[in-house]
Amino acid sequence: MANDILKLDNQICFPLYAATREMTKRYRPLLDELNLTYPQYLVLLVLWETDRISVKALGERLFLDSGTLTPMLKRMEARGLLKRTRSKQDERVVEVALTEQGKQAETKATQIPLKFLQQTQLDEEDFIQLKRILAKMLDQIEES
Amino acid sequence: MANDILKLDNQICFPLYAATREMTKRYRPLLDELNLTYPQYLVLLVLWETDRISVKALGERLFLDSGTLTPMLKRMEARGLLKRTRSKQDERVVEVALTEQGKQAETKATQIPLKFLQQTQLDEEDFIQLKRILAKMLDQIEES
DNA sequence: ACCAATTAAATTGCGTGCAATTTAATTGTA
DNA sequence: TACAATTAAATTGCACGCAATTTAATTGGT
Repeated sequence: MANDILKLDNQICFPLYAATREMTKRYRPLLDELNLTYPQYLVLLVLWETDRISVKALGERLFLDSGTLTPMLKRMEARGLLKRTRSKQDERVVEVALTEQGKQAETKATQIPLKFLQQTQLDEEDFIQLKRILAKMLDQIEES
Repeated sequence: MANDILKLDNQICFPLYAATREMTKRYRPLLDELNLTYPQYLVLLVLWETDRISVKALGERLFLDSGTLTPMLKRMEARGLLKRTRSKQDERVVEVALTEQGKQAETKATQIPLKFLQQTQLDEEDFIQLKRILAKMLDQIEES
């Protein structure tokens, strides 16, 4: 090839893309026990921190829009994990809140990050660097 | 919350997941000019390096299986970018090769990584670190 | 108070990803 | 040489992601 700039191994986005999918693949067996997909697990992570949150705020937190969230939240509601309610103050807003079942899932979920980290042999230093760089990237994106 | 281990900001996989999607979002306007999706662009990157490759080998390179690749390659074939041919030596194998149009797209594509890097203000050091850590992660995954 | 502009979700449509299964070809072994 | 085991793609089915549009509610300016 004329110039190496188009070589797969010289791209930054490809390893990011590939690593993300391989990571979520490692989560899958852990999440299967809770009958959750990875994005659904992320929704629960947010709700365990902040129960009762609007779809919009949830979307801002996870960088997802209503086109993704609405059907996903409906599936989670059908499973009895959460409740979707129109806000009384502003009828445009839908608020999401955990059910008892959704709250109880947190206990089980505590095992997941631990088990996950056990099989990820990144040393402490790389782990910290990776988080720092990704956080920087996401900051820049939020600003722009 | 009882323990911080479930906090979204303490997860490593979430920023990876979010950053990947934000990065591909930045590619989109660039790829729109070539009428390509990001995964399709990845397929072309491989083919520009190695024209004529089996679906299996392509999948190993991109960490994708036939369930994803077959319909995607068919769409790309319909667009006239590549040709899918059953191997004569082994009829199970389908080989993918660029058409003239697919080859010519490389010239246009050269602009893409440059334009992309211009809007990604990661400093050199972070960029190198990120690539190194992601490569390490992917190596570990391939081994296991 | 009117009404255009804005905003939040929902909807539509399409392209991935991927597990699981199926189909067809090849290989290894008795 | 049969034929079970393996292998490569294709197929099926479901859950995202996201652009674009629509619907319904609210806000802001006159």
